[in-house]
Amino acid sequence: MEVIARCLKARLSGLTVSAFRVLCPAVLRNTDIIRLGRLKGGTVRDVRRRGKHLLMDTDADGNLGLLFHLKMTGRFVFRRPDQPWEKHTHFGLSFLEIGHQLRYLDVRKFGFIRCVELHGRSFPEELKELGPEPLDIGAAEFAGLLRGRKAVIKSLLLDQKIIAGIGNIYADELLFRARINPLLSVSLLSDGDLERVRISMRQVLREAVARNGSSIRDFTDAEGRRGTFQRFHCVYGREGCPCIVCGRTIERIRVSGRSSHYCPLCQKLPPIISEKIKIG
DNA sequence: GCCACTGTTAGCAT
DNA sequence: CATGCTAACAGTGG
Repeated sequence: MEVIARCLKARLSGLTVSAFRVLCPAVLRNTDIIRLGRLKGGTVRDVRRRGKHLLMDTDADGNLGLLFHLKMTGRFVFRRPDQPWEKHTHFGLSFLEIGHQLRYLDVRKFGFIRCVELHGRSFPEELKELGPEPLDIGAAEFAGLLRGRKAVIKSLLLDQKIIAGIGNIYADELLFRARINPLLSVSLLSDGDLERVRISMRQVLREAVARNGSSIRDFTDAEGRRGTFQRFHCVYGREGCPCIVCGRTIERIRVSGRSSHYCPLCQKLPPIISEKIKIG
């Protein structure tokens, strides 16, 4: 998401919205065509990310913004107006200064687009529930966010109300780097463990962004470029392959409904928990 | 064809 | 409140 936000910011900043087209009204939430129409003539001031949301700031009609969530399969592409509308294209935006349109595609239609009233640089009210950005959290704050909780570490890392922006791939990768089993209850983690998780989180996210993200399947940024971080995944998608550290076979289990990859040797559970899982 | 799986999370049950 | 499960959708691969 960070990569997409940067890409859109670079491409769109300063451009004037000239037209839009809605092919699938269902992806617009709480947003009618009238409200969208107010965007026309506005200038794109910024494109920002908060958690997994993208916000396009404009100066249209009292600072309207477009808020996006791509969920699993949302994508942006730039296409010339004469190019055919590819399958699953739900929305298009044209600009005065460039020939290309920004188009939004989403196979599964889980994602959404919403036109929001902005007040200064604040994010819209509906993002208030999001936890802090992972790269902004210090050691004490991180410990404070997790202290007193009983859930397993991976489900808390994925909980956007606790920390905003960590998805399934990066949760698996950062836990491998921290050598923490995804099933381990946070209540059993030492301060040292937690700090290793926090540092690993920073390292994995920074490196992923530096490599333009993880393009699994056909995912690309808005320029159509693929990220390369997937080449460096240690566990995600490597079920049955040897651990790059110890050679043990990477396993895949289900943790809070999500596929989870880990090395049973590098990310050992305390024996007492292993027993419980075997029995239960 | 059927089943399991998918870069997410809202909404509901416990 | 905190936590866990499922559905929303469409496609892919075994």
